[in-house]
Amino acid sequence: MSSDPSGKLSHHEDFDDEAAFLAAYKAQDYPRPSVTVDLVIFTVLDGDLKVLLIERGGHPFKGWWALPGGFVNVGDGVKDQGEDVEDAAHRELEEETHLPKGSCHLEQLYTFGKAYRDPRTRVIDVAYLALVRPTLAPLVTAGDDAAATRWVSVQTLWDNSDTQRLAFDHREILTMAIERVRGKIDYSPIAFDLVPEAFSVAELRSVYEAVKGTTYNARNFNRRFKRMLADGVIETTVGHRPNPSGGPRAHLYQFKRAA
Amino acid sequence: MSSDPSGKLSHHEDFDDEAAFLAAYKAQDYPRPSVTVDLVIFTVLDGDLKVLLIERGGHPFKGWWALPGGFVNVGDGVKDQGEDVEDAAHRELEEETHLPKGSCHLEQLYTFGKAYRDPRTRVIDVAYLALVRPTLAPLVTAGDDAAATRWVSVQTLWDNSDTQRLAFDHREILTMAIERVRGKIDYSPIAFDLVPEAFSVAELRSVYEAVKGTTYNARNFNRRFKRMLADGVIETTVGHRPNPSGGPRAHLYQFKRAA
DNA sequence: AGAATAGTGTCTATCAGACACTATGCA
DNA sequence: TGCATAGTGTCTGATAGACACTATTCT
Repeated sequence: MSSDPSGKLSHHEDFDDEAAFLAAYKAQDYPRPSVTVDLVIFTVLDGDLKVLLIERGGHPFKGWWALPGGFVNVGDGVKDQGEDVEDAAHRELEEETHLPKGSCHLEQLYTFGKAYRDPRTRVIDVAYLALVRPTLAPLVTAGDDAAATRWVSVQTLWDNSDTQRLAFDHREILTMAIERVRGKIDYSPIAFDLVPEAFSVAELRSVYEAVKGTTYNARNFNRRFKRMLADGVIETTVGHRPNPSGGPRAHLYQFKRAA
Repeated sequence: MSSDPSGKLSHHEDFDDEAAFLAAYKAQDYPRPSVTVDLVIFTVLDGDLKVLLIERGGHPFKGWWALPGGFVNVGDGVKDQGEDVEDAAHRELEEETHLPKGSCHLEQLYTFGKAYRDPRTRVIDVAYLALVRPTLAPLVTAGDDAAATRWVSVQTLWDNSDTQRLAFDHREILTMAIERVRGKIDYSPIAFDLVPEAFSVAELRSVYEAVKGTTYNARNFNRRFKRMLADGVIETTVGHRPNPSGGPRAHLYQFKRAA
């Protein structure tokens, strides 16, 4: 438990017995599964929810689209237990996007553990959900494994039934990621991770509309926005957003991390 | 992908290549982690949220309280990939409670994958959340591994700082389970899995109060209840609940599964 | 000037919080 | 009869939906 700051072991009465036990402990002879992390990386570009997909270069599912991901490093499992699963997700996120560390929201989504979900061997996959600001999205470059990387519109993916061309159970993972972000946008500040650092009311509304797939009444959205402003969730910032089609320029705001 | 009903493989162009690849595939030589499932099993008894804990009989954390759980059977990993992680959770739930199959709500909670969370070897734990009706809770008997099993009040667990006596990272898991059920009770019908099949308005309210740790205005709760009745979420059923302190007997209702 | 967008006034329906109230059935 | 509980009437404030409206700035 060296990674546990609470130091529970030191509270244990018969620590000596336990130490002796640990020394004698032999890793189970049970077969073990491989464990991977997969990433559902979303952004919103042009009012459209997009997901980062790679084209698989090798078997199985060669040439199919897939979510980026990789194996969790578990060290030798005894003296070196390797990296936290969450750290593996962070690592893969950086490797796939080459974006600066900590610039994206990342959270665990769900663990997909069906037998035979990978035809090669037993693989249990911990899926993560990442959100990339539209200002960062164009900077994303292909991962180190040189596979083709592409921002794909979720809408057109479904319209063209291209989800049938997603490798493994990645269609199911993507579906759950969409549900997660749709549900969570209503009661948590994840929308602020899908707009530029400084954003206008309309830009924030556009994110809500892209994610939920519905239109929002502009009047009511402005009211909710004002309330967040009054509650200190967001604050005004300098500058204006130029209006491409003529008209007043929109004020800019930013999310207030420390409420 | 034999467990995948969509038959994706048959859509694959170069299936023969893939079959050949699969035949030649050799399981990775990377070390692999053990994968376990742990269960946070809740019930509400006497207006109190309770969790099922076992007392550990062996090292490590011998004599400490812990969440019930066990290893996921992954077969030999190639020809036999073993059981789904979710099936493992169902199996453990039955083994620990001896309750009839399908009598409890069960959902995945979160995957705990920190290195060194188990001092013996690298263990990645998929935690599940289960809800047991108060009518079934007294029927729960100790698991096959003969460890002492007990319904422990979450409130008194925290009041007495007994959470420090929870093995591994089970305090963290329990905390997340409480947050999950507290958050989810507002927008999903999980409360109906914590009352008898036939329940009164006050009984349902008592579950909300036990889970959220606050009191609910009876008038407003009745109104929400009436709305659910009108929406067909619940329906009236026969019988009344006798009033222990004299007074009118409460009507009984039941959750309408097929809306 | 015309057009598209930013942002506001305001009416209405819905729902939560709060308080008072009636009805019931056992001691 | 007393009393704790089941269940209702109703006022008030907060919020969402809808529609009309003014203000701004580029072409």
